[in-house]
Amino acid sequence: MRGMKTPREQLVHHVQNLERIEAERQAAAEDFSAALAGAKAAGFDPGTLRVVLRLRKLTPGQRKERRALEAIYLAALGMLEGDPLPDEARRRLDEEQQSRDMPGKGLSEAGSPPSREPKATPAPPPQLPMNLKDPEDARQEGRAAAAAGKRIYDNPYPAGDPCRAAWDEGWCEKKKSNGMDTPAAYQRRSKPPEKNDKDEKGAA
Amino acid sequence: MRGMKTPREQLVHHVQNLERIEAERQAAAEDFSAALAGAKAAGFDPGTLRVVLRLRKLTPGQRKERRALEAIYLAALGMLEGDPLPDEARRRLDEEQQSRDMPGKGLSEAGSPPSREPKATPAPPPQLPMNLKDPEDARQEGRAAAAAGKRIYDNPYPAGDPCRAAWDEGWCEKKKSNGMDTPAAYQRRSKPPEKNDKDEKGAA
Amino acid sequence: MRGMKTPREQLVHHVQNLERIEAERQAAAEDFSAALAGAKAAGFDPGTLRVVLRLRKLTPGQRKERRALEAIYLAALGMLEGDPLPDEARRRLDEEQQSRDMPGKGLSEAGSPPSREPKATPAPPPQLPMNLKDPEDARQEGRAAAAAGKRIYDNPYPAGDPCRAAWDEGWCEKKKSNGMDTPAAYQRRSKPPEKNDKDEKGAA
Amino acid sequence: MRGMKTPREQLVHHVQNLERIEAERQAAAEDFSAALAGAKAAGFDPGTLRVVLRLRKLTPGQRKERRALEAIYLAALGMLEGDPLPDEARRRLDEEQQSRDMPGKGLSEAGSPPSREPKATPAPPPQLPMNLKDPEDARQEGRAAAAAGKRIYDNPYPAGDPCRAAWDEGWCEKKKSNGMDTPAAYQRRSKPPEKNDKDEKGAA
DNA sequence: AATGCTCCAGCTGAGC
DNA sequence: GCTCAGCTGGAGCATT
Repeated sequence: MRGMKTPREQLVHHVQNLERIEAERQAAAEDFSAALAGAKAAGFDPGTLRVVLRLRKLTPGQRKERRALEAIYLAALGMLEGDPLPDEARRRLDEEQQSRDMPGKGLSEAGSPPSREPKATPAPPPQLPMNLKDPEDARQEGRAAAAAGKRIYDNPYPAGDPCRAAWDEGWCEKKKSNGMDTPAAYQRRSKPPEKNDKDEKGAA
Repeated sequence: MRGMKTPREQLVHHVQNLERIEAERQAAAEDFSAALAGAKAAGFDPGTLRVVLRLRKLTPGQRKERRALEAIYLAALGMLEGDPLPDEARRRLDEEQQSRDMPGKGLSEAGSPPSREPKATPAPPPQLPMNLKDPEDARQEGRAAAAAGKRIYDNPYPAGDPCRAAWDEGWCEKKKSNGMDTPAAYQRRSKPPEKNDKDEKGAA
Repeated sequence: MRGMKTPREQLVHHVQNLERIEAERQAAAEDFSAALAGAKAAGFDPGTLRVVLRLRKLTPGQRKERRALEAIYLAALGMLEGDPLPDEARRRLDEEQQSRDMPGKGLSEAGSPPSREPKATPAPPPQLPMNLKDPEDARQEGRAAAAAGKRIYDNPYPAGDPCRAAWDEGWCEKKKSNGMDTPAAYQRRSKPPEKNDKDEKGAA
Repeated sequence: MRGMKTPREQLVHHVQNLERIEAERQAAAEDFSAALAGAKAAGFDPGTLRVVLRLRKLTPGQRKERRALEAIYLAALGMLEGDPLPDEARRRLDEEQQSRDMPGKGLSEAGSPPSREPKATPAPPPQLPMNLKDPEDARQEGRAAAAAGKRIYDNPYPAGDPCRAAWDEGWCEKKKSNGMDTPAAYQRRSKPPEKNDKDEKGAA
């Protein structure tokens, strides 16, 4: 009869049970380490793999939000370092501004993209397809655009151009607050959608 | 004379010393938590702030490498989700391919950017400056470009176009190995530059 | 006016603030490590010092309870290894049994300590003051005592005698449950006394 | 052929592999948590169980050393709180002293155990079998004994007597250093015996 | 001296 | 909402 077991017998049973299960757990942990070491031996970076695995546990919406927030913060600190804001970040920043502008009027003719064309880039052998413009000029243009009420979408520089990120940073630097005391674009919003089983991971 | 102290006196001294210093450490930790809570109260996301603080401890080169590796891995997994590869990632991917093509000959006329112009986006009200093309088509184009030996720089889609990321992903998907058993673009390279005091952080 | 600061300026301020405070925190952490290294250099064991520091953060009552629980569990598993139960552990074990016996009557003449005397140990040069008895016999005696309803206090062996711990283990092994389904002696009871500032540490 | 896989295919494979193994790891971790919760539901203390599990991973020798070191440190800090030193701690403390005394001569007539008998304890209802002596007196006696070159084994008080621990503390407090600058009794010595498979755990 | 390993403080995500 | 266990990153340590 089980209920008659002395506390000591119960304890021994639980301890043995725990030891067995913990051994399994440790074995599983070692399997994981081994797999990671295998990936490393194949030339992949373990740290980046960990990051990727963590990201894959999130929903695409959560992933986008995180990247957007991170980029917005980095832009505000002047640390974009050549990479333009992701689209989600632009959407957030613009959304906030729109909510400010909306009551009055729609934002008029936004950015007639200046006559800069991506231009040739006929044979950019090892370099990036960059133009000759100084990114600092682009940063100043971004500041001016923000001061003039232009939207973050009005960045005229093409992809791959360091000026694009510099313009973004300049815009973020000068953009006025929308009057709200809390900068909505800097906050998290999305909630993990109630943990249903149908997983919506990124494709593999 | 100090050397005459008994072991017990030494121990008591060390323990008292450690307790005092640990109290200071804990006070400092609480200060940090308080500062973070203050930032949170001001509307900023604590998690993102931690990420930013960690990134700021790195050199710009290290930051770029991390972002590039992460993007390359995500691209390979089809998880770019609308954001194109950072330039550093393109440089890495192309560098590797170049080292393969180099022995034979330079890669001929790269990508005459097809006649898609960014065009229009005259008043992109709340949407991104996107075109009407299906990103899946762009992904297929990227695959074809990789199969044809095109370079990652030959992505014809402009910034802010979801097709740009899709093309990148397709290219990464089909790109052949350069024959080396270790995918150089997937590995870390840079070393922290010997820990000198002159810090080269991003601007604040 | 402070409220007019743009979100970006707020962010920059918070980040700088956090970086400064985190530098202080790290400095404090390094001070602690240095102090611990100093203690180690003086011949003290860092791991044990950490344990001691943690124990000193507890109230004496909490310390006793922890040690008692740990000893009770180890006794039940036969891992006392020569050290008898602490008094607090005896009190717990006896208290539980008393609550069982109480309804009927007081426990009669407990253990007439058998005529074992510590036996002089006139000059136990490097050994412990142990007797010649086999601890296994003592363990069996403990089992018999528990079966006979003896109390844990009735252990007849003196301090420093391995038989004392063996008797305790035997007693724990055979002791019947008090009928309650939850072994009260195996559970925590005390609460940290509401965290008031007047600290009641052990003496230093 | 496997070697022909593109880096991307390798990465996908590794990531899927890692995700699968990590799922197993997490499942194992949940099993463990469930088992611990079961033990808790049965009335056992999870924290103490964790401590016990960790101790059971050590060899008996390592366990003894840890307990001895901890007790020695606590004794030096006056935190024994009623529990006397474990035998291993006495052995260490005495061993050190012996090595000091050895060159000259063996320690003469050690402790003629004074005529204190455990004193019946005929029916110690809920109290411990304590005597009427003030532990502070015993502490002072311990100090005097240490000053007089007595050994730690010479503690005259019986098990279960608070005076026993007090005498130990007093002895530790006054004991002179053996002249060596490093207190050997305060240091770790034993090495985990080379990690052979034949496990020598405590009995279960 | 460099490298791998082991351990610990701190952060993250769940559970009450 | 808070606590708390698991995990990660980094530092210290031993080893070659």
